[in-house]
Amino acid sequence: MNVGEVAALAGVTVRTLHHYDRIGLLSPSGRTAAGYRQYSPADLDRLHQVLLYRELGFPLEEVGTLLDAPDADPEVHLRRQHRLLRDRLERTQVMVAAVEKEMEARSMGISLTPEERFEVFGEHDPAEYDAEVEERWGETDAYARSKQKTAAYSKDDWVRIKAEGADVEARFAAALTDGIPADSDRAMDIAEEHRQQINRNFYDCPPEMHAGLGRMYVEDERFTAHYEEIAPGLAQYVSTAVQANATRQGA
Amino acid sequence: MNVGEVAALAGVTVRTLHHYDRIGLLSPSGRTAAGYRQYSPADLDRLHQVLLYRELGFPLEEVGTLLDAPDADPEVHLRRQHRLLRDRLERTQVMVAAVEKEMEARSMGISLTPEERFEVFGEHDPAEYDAEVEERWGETDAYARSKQKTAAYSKDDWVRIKAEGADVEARFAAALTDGIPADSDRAMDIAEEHRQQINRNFYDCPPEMHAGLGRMYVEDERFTAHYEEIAPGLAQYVSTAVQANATRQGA
DNA sequence: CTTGACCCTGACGTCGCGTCAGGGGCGAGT
DNA sequence: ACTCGCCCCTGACGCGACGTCAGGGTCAAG
Repeated sequence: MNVGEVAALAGVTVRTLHHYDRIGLLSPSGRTAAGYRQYSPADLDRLHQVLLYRELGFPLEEVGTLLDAPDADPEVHLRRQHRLLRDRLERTQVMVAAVEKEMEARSMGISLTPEERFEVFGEHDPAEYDAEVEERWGETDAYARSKQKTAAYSKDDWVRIKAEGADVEARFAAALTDGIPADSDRAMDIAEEHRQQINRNFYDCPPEMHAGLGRMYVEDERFTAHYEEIAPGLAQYVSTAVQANATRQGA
Repeated sequence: MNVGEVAALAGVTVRTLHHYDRIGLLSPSGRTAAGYRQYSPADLDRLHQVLLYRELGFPLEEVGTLLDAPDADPEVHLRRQHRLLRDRLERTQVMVAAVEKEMEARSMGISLTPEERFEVFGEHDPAEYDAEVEERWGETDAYARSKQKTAAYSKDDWVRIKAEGADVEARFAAALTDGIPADSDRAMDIAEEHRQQINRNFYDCPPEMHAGLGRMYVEDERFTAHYEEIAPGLAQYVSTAVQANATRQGA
């Protein structure tokens, strides 16, 4: 792909890609004889990461060091991005609440103090993330290290994990063919095991997030196909069970 | 207040305030004999608005024109900010979902297409707001005009609105002293009327937002005081009724 | 009457591009 | 073979929103 196509796909300008090339943040993996930039799928992957970090407010130079860090596999980035996005979500919710509070205050004739109104603008530098992350994750580094093993999974580990996953899926399929309702205790128990498996082997997955995944299983054909391949109706079944379990777990 | 204090309060640097002064976005209303900038409470108000719009991604020049528009009273800004913040909330939720989707895809060995991954980065320019707002509000301008009357409320209007508010509050108080439960139909009906009143007279208030206000009535002493002045226990009572009604309305 | 914390006004630097300017490459039609 | 229109290239300057000195005045405390 040449610049124009990539730019259109990613929703950025050609100039931006030129810029990223010149500062060494994202250099296309090839050039044509005429000097045209040629972007590979791997380049697109990297661009995607760049844009995510940029959206999160990181300066481009820091994005580069993050992406070029040798110990940072894609999963590390995904987890970090997930955490930062959730932080942002929280911050935005606080701001929404603040604005609603002020609207209501105005209509009731109450006026707020300056301190109150400015406290929304607390700290939210992405730069502070460095220190923050090392404090937060430094404390729970047992957890961090257990998670970082993901990158170091051996072939045996992967075999075991795949087997675990297949086992849960088989039990879902069995429950389905047995005619057990998807919101029954038995189905929800399997769903909970599914969640724990993700927790152990991949990433932190609270019930709420698990419910989101459940919805995705029927909304996205890719995941639907994965389950329908095992048994027809399984995608919907797993989806329902997972969401029911999330509700049961108090999400 | 002089620059340093304002900067500390608002969480910006002194240089930023200097900058806003020089470009005419926020000039302090006074100077001391020695030339020190003196900020009034009104200046702080304006700074607050500036920072909100800035946070939302508006270029400073546009912030200036927005704030200096003669037909734009504070309520207009609040409504606009509320809308923009909700948009942002939605966008962030979409991005969170996208990252979760990718984490799950990776752990299941599914890979996503580039198109899929980039579609998150759709349009989100604050610049497009201009055109957008005139289209959206142009269509429903009956609604817009009915809302803009807020700024043009006459003294009689205000008297009527205050009376309506007092009426609802009195009926809440009566229900409370009658020993009617706050989550009963009668209390919820009054709550719904409260919501409709806000809708008619002030701003668009869907059930979900109304529930948020309900929580605030007990969390914020300012609002608590307003209700407790009428009858002891009324803040908690209204809060519960409003939230119960929101659930009933399907929030 | 000095010290240290705060204030002032230039003025230049930085980051992430936008925006020309000047020139070459390439497939379609004539 | 030529040209038209669209895409690509490389400088190079501009801009918005400040950061960061430099050089100097102010003000309350000791």
